[in-house]
Formats: sequence, C-alpha cells, structure tokens
Amino acid sequence: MHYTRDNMAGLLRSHDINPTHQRIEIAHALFSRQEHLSADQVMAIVNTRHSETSKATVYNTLKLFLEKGLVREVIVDPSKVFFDPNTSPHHHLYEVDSGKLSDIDAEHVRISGLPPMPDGMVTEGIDLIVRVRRKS
Amino acid sequence: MHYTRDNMAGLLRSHDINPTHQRIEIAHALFSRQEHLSADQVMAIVNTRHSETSKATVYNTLKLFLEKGLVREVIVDPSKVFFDPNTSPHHHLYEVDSGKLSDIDAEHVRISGLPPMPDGMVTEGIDLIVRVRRKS
DNA sequence: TCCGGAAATTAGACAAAGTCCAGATTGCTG
DNA sequence: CAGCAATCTGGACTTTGTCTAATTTCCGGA
Repeated sequence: MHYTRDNMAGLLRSHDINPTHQRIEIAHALFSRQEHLSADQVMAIVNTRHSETSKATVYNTLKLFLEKGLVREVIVDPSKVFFDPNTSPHHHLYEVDSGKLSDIDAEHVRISGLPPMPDGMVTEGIDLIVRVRRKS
Repeated sequence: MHYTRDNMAGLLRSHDINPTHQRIEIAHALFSRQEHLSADQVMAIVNTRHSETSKATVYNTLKLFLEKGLVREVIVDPSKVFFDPNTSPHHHLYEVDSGKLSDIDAEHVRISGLPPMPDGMVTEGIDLIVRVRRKS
C-alpha cells in the first residue's frame, strides 16, 4: 500500500474527517512514513519548503485524528507525546538512550492474570512498553 | 512498616544517598503516603507550613532518587511525570478522567510471547499500563 | 454570481513542567 | 577556625502544548 496525498482524502473521509489541505498534509506526513512522530516533527515536515501550517492547526489536527481513531497516542517520553499511524493492536519498544520507538506486534504476545476492572469502569486500552538500553 | 522521618535517613543511606534535611522531607512525603506523586505535588507537600525547599532541589532530588533506584518513574500522563515509591515489580491502572493512578501487583500477571531484544540491548523495564475510563 | 454563515486556520499571547546557572549555605576535616 | 566539596537556592530560561480573537475558506441557496 502506497500512501499518496490523493489516498489521504479518502482515508480522512472514511474516518468522518473533512479533508482540508492542511489535514491531508499532516496525514500524509504520518502515513507515508509509517513512523511515530511528535507534534514538533510533524510541524517540521509539513513546513519544510514554505511555512504552510500553523502550530495551532498541527495540534488541533492531531487531536482530531486521535478522537476519530485515525492515530494513536504513545506516551513514553516524559517530554513529548508521539503519534502513531498504526492503530492495529500492538505494543512498543522504546530505546531509552536514542529515543527510538518501534512496534511490537501484539499477535503473539499474551497478557494474562490481570485483575478485574473497578466497578463502572471500562478499559480504554492496554499499553505495554518495553524499555531497553544499550548494553554498556 | 511505619515510615517516620527517622527511618528515612537509614533508607537514604542504604541507597547511597547523603541524607540531608531536604532529602529526608522529600523521601518522607513519598514513603509515608505510599502514593504516586508528581514533582509539583511533592513540592506542595514539603512546603505546606513554610517554604522550605526550592523547586530546583525537588527536581534534583527526585532525579537522584530515580538514579539510585529508590523510586520509579511512571509516565502515563503527557503533562507530568509521577514518582512511585513502590519499586517492587508491579503495573499500573490509570483512570483517564480522574487522573488517579493505582498499582497492579505483578505477581499474578504473566506476559508471554515477547520477541527477543535487539542485539546489544538490555531490558531496562517493562511498563504495563491499563487505561480505564468511567462507563458513560 | 453574490451573500451569509459555519468550519477551519492563523499569529501570537499565555501556561505549566522542567532545566540551568551562578552565587550562597552547609557541613565536614584537618 | 579555615578550606573545600557537596548541596541548596532564586530566578531566568526553554519547551511543549493551550487558548483566543480575528481572518480565511468553503459551500449552499437566491
């Protein structure tokens, strides 16, 4: 699958998002790379040539994508949030010293023995993060 | 076990930390409560009566405790880091709307099927966070 | 085509968490 | 008591993210 700008409009529409120019650019930045990007990185990518999209729009758009289930939020670094275009079930491997973040397919991972949820609560998600460090 | 200020000096020493007045107060704030606290909360607790400890010291001290393995860092909220006086193996339950964070004993939880670590890497820790939300 | 309103975007002010630094304090140790 | 290293401090600064009021864009109907 190739993620072109043209594809993006359809992808956005299918998630009930009005495909504007800026939203297409931001979606394209995330999906064409298939990488975890911070808001800052998205801004930098989208505005490489000329300044095209404002900070407010980048933040608004990422939050919108999140609400509509187009991307996931990954919280591993205390200083910034990453956005993940992969919404299929998976976990994360975080290399502490380099900051590199990669996926672990959830297919073969099994988590058992979790206690029942507190009353009146529903699980929103289970995040599993494996933190690794370069052997010294 | 009762965590008095007097105990704290020994606890700090046993972790190779010089027990100063400020460090004892900060350790006491965390251990007497056995709760997850943010740097801000620690500051507020330590400075309830008179202002006694500066922001810089609170941050420096928490980082020192972290390095020495006296506390753990819990990253669940994109806006602030929590510090956890419980260093025994356990996971976390995070109530998204209230921000309440509680422990899940690791004893009965089993995680299997994780892929091997990348070459030259060692696991620093595995964080499992169950995010829950009030049923609406 | 023109008009009006709703949705989207924008710049820039603002807020909050955390870092940094240069100077002051503390607490040994001789 | 002097000297020295460790610690602490206020405050300036940085970074991530939010907010707001003003503008721009888009679109449907007359």
